[in-house]
Amino acid sequence: QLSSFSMAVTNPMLYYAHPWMRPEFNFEHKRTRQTYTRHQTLELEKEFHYTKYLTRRRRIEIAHSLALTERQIKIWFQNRRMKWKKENNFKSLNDPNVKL
Amino acid sequence: VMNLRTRFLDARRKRRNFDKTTQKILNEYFYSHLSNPYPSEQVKEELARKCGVTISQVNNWFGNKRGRYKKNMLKND
DNA sequence: CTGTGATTTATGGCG
DNA sequence: GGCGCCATAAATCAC
Repeated sequence: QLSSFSMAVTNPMLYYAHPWMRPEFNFEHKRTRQTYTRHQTLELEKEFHYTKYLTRRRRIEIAHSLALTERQIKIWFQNRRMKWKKENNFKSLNDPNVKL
Repeated sequence: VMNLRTRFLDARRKRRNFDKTTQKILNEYFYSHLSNPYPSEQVKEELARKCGVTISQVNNWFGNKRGRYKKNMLKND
């Protein structure tokens, strides 16, 4: 018997009142997220401290040394830049009324 | 696991639950816009102001709410 | 243990 | 035409 999840993927409109409630991926290959090791994160942070933007060549080197794909490295730096921006933007007076 | 590195920088450590008023305001918006619970940037600012929280916190709240609401639907239909 | 706010991986759209 | 930004999803973390 099919679970409600996979049924929903087969017939989204039948099981979901609104489009946003529909799962992004189907049941068999549901999205998973790899958590990076402490070493990987540490090395990436070290590199980020050195440069916010990676050259193609450097990206390949890091990918190999950390056993991650080029895509993962690229995305990690993008996410890290967003985080950096968030940290440093909110430092500079954007909040009208935020307690502590 | 790997919590030694971020032990002093992680805002998760000093997390506090939102008060009742904040919960009420956010939930009211969410459930009255169930067909599309994605507030515009302007509405987010408004909600943040009314709740006395940051824009990021509003974003976090809606992200968590949508995900958990969806997950709950899946669990019991 | 559960709940919840915050953070970490990962996707897709658009410029 | 891949690359960065952005909003967001989903998993995970920390309390």
